[in-house]
Amino acid sequence: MEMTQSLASFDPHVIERPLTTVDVVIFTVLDQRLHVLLVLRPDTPEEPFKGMRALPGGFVDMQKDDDLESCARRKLQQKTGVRSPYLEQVGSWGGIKRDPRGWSATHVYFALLPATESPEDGAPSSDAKWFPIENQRVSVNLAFDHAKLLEAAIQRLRNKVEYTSLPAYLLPEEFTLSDLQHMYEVVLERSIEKSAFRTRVFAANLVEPIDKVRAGPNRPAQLYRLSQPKEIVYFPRTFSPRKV
Amino acid sequence: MEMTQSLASFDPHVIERPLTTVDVVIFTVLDQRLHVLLVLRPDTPEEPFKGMRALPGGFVDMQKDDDLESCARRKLQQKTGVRSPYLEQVGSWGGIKRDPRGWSATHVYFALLPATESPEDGAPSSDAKWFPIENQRVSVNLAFDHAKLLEAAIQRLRNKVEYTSLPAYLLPEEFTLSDLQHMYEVVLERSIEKSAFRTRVFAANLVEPIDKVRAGPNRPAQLYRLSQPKEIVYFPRTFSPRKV
DNA sequence: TAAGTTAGTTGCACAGTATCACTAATTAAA
DNA sequence: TTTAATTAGTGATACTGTGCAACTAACTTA
Repeated sequence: MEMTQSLASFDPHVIERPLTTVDVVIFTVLDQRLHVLLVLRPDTPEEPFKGMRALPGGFVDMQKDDDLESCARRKLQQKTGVRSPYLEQVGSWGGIKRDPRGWSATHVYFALLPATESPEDGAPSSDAKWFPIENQRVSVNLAFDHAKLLEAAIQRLRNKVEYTSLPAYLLPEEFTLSDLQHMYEVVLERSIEKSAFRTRVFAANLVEPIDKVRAGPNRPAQLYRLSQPKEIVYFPRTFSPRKV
Repeated sequence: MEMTQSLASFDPHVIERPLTTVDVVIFTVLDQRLHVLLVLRPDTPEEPFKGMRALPGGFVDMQKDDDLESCARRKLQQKTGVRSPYLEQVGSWGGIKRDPRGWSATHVYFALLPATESPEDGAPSSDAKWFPIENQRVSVNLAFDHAKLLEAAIQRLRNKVEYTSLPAYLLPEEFTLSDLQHMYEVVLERSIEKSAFRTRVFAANLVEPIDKVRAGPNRPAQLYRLSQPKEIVYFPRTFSPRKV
């Protein structure tokens, strides 16, 4: 059926619509390294990029999903079993070229999971696996334009970590200041001055001490929790002068 | 035609797809105030929100538009005639509730126009008009969820102006430092220290002097242009300590 | 020539981080 | 039971960039 542009714009029922998906970049820190969860594309003739790795995601379900964010949360729980991690939209990418099945648009979110809640092998979804990130990349080839999406998510995460408390969401409820500092160092891939770090964290009232310490083979460390567990804290400056 | 979810996810040709639009928040500074370009919704029975004001935008055209950004640029040129202003994605919003015609998703961009390129009345699109922004809002009621989208765009702009050179895109090619400072003050809705401003701008190597001054009824001002016209510059700090 | 106005500079205070040297508390080894 | 090793935590000073305020500079108009 042929139609003119002006007609199309007045009848939304016959207007052409792009394929619409949501993809979630799920981060966690394992073995001192940032990792991302990737699933295996189904190995059926109907599906493009068979057998390759991809970001968890898929078509918006207009029955199940009230909005884009709940669609992202649904996909996140399918793959990890985790209900309410930190979740933030990165942006959207759409065009004629990114999916061989036609014009498509995807809405990309990123999530931060504490390592303790990261699914092990045999967890909720067994086609999902953690891949370490090195140099803004992952070592396998990704389906669609997911390499680009992943890179954008990493970029956003890194940028924001410079001046916010985001890495706290990579930790369990109780943690030491060294734990927290370590999350920053892993995400930023550089070391941070201990003294300046502590001053900054206390000045921002990011954490409060709890009545516990963590013992070990050396001096025990004070345990802390977030002062406002649901809110991101913004620092007045980035960690070191931002490289332009 | 009824179909199961699992079938649907394997046949993209029969999968249900949301209505997909792109909306553009076009900013300029007129009369010492930040303004947004708003269009009139068509006054036909088929269209929702008849006669109300809305952000310029509309359905993605899968024939004309290679990707989302070129769709945004097309709509921008339709309404303003301007070809290549600063353009940045704000994010995407989608859900069952935002359009009476059904599940829809919109991709929101914002653009910055120099006042000199702002269309006057009788310009390219005469249904478009500039509205001043006060308190993160505009004085008229907007169609759809456009008030929310506009607020998000303003928020993004304000935030980013604190630590980038974005306001430079609101000026013509040649400008004085007072002009530039004034753009910051208008967008941030607060005054900025002249001396600190100049130091910061020079330290970031944002501008370079040209061989001209602007005369007037008082001391002539040195004219400048951007050192790297196509790149945003990031400052090491926000202007005043960020209010948390 | 003086007043008014905007452009541009200088010097000091202050905030927040970098740097580095120090002290503290525990375990394991000597 | 002392000592070394290790990680936790503190303190003192320097440096960077902005806030603030007072100053000088260049032009027009009365």
